[in-house]
Amino acid sequence: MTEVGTGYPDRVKPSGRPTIKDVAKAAGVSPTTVSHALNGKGVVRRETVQNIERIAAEIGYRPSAIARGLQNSRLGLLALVIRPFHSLDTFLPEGVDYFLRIAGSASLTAMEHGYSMMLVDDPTRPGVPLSALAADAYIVTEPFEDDPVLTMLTEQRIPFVTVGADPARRGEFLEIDEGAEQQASLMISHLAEVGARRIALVAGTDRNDWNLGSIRTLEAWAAERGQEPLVFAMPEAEGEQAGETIVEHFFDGDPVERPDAIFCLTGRHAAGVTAAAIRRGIRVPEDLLVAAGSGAMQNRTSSPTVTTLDLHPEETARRAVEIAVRLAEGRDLELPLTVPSATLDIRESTTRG
Amino acid sequence: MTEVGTGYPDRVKPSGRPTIKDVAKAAGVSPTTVSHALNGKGVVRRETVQNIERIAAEIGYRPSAIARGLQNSRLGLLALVIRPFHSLDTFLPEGVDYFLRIAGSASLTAMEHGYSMMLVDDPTRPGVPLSALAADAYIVTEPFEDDPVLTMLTEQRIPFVTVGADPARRGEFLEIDEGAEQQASLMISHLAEVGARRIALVAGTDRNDWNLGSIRTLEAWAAERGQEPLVFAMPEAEGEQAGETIVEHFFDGDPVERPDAIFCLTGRHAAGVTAAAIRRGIRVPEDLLVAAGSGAMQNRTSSPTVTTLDLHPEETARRAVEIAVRLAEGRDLELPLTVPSATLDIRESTTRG
DNA sequence: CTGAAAGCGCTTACAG
DNA sequence: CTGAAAGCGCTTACAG
Repeated sequence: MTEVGTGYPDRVKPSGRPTIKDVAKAAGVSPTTVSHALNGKGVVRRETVQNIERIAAEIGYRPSAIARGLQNSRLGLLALVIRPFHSLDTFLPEGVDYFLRIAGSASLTAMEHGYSMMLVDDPTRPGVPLSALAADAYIVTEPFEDDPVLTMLTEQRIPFVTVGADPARRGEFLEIDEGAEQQASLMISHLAEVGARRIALVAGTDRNDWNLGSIRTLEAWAAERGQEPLVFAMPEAEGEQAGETIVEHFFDGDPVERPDAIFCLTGRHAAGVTAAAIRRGIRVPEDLLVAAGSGAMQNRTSSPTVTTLDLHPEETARRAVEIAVRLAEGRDLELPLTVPSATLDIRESTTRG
Repeated sequence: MTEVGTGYPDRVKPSGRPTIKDVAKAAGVSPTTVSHALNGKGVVRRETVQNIERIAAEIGYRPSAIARGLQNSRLGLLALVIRPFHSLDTFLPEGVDYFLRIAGSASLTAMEHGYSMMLVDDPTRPGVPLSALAADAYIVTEPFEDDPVLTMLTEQRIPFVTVGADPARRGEFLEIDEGAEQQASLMISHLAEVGARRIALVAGTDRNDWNLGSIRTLEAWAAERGQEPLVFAMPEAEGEQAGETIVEHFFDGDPVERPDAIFCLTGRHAAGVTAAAIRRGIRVPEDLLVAAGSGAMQNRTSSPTVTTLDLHPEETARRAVEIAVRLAEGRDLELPLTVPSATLDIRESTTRG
């Protein structure tokens, strides 16, 4: 026994986790056999397998994900890149629901498929941890126009799926998305149905498909009616604070240009607009219809409650993860790249009489 | 050039990412030198370094986090274990804010320190991905009594810090926490100050310190006054639905036992209680004070708005990550294990006159 | 049925 | 200043 090694016959070495060698030594077999036994590969005698399993359990052996990952360069790790992370100011209690719901659902779905889920902000920033690039596949939500993250993942040949399209490269990548235009149309039709003639759109400032597509849709709608489109862009992070500015913008100008409906893409803007309008004596929904493109919690509890789109983020995240898992495993997709359609949650702010 | 290898002099091999060998070959040096040059270790001539850097950039080389992790068994990965993940029903729009705010803040703080952050549900469940155990250090929020996760991490010698104590093993592990008792006292004192004589506590059903410590505190408070404590446990996931049941429980019984204040640990329960009380003609705050231990969004927008504790989850997460990073790097803690104190957000539900 | 050897992509003494 | 060798903890042909 002059062998170099742990030198601890029946015990693991004093520091660090037990390795496959420790198990092999304790069981009096080779590492190869341990590997075979524990993974059900090759042919190993029943008794040997059972003995090895017992000993492995005894000494608390767990294979290292890292070492195993080195073989197939797969860690069993997925990454969710929430592009508008910083724009969101996520950490205020008013934080936009949508992405948090995505993150929660994605994490759980990943676990169900035997993957862990990493939350990544921007893997192209200088100084990102190497681990931020170590996932087997990526999900990128709401990519920006010509998004460098997508470019980089492509260059590195790391598989990914996008939730929402890169507005400048639609169709170039694997994307799941209902399409912002479709979603915006749903709300605009609803507003028109309940009487709106002059709909203003309040978008965010990120150059993603959600903002750009919605703006295009509103512009088209206005053009059909020979109107100048009423569009206002406001940073997402402003939250409810933005309400005052938005209302001022639309109501302090020329009276003929005043909207009779304001469609805010983010729920927090809509909440702010409703409050600001009421403070000015503008009644909602009597004088002004208000709606939001993505529900925030306060839209359900404010007075009046505010009509929103439900984008079904949990379901979308679930699909995205299923796709990412297939990409990670190099399997065929065989999946329709469909996503649940947005639905309307009609509330007081667009219900007259 | 009959050498075995990539065989692509100036190019990387057709599939897979370029490795250090590809760079070495293209630069006409050894892998060792590439490693030295790119990591600033050893002594390499300036020109050689620059040449290697240029070539590495050209072929898009990035070191593999996995291979590097194998040396020091560190991936640059932290894990956040949100224990009550399932109890929370996180994915409804009413989802408890607290943990989502923790997750967001933790992810960002991790990135700032050069780490990625993984969201893990329960790493002790059979069939969890290996990667769920591959983090360099863990943060476990609100562990249960005798929490198996803590036991397992200890056995595996994986460093971790706890947010909130394991109620059965207080002080045995590294924990940061203001202490549920202190937090509950803050709210109970406030309620007493504004006139409550008979305070009921609605706790959750998870056996964590937050629930157990709060119950103890209320019991002590009642005992001091020679009262039977009014305590009711309700699954966290019931959310606002629970309001009706809770109000029934306290108001359909013996009149002398009716509370004049209800302190719900979760914001959603408080929202439900407020609504249910009002439906019964019980006025809030005139007849009944209502407060929540952890703010949910709807408490700020409901009518009446509901008084809550602000636990400052972002700041807490930040501290937890800083500690986890030090643990991961085997550095001295040198940090006070303090955490921001809870503060009161006093709102209409406890403001009389 | 079992094990020695090579290799995954790096890093780190160590020798030249 | 540079590189050959060993090793991190596994798996996977392959030989016995």
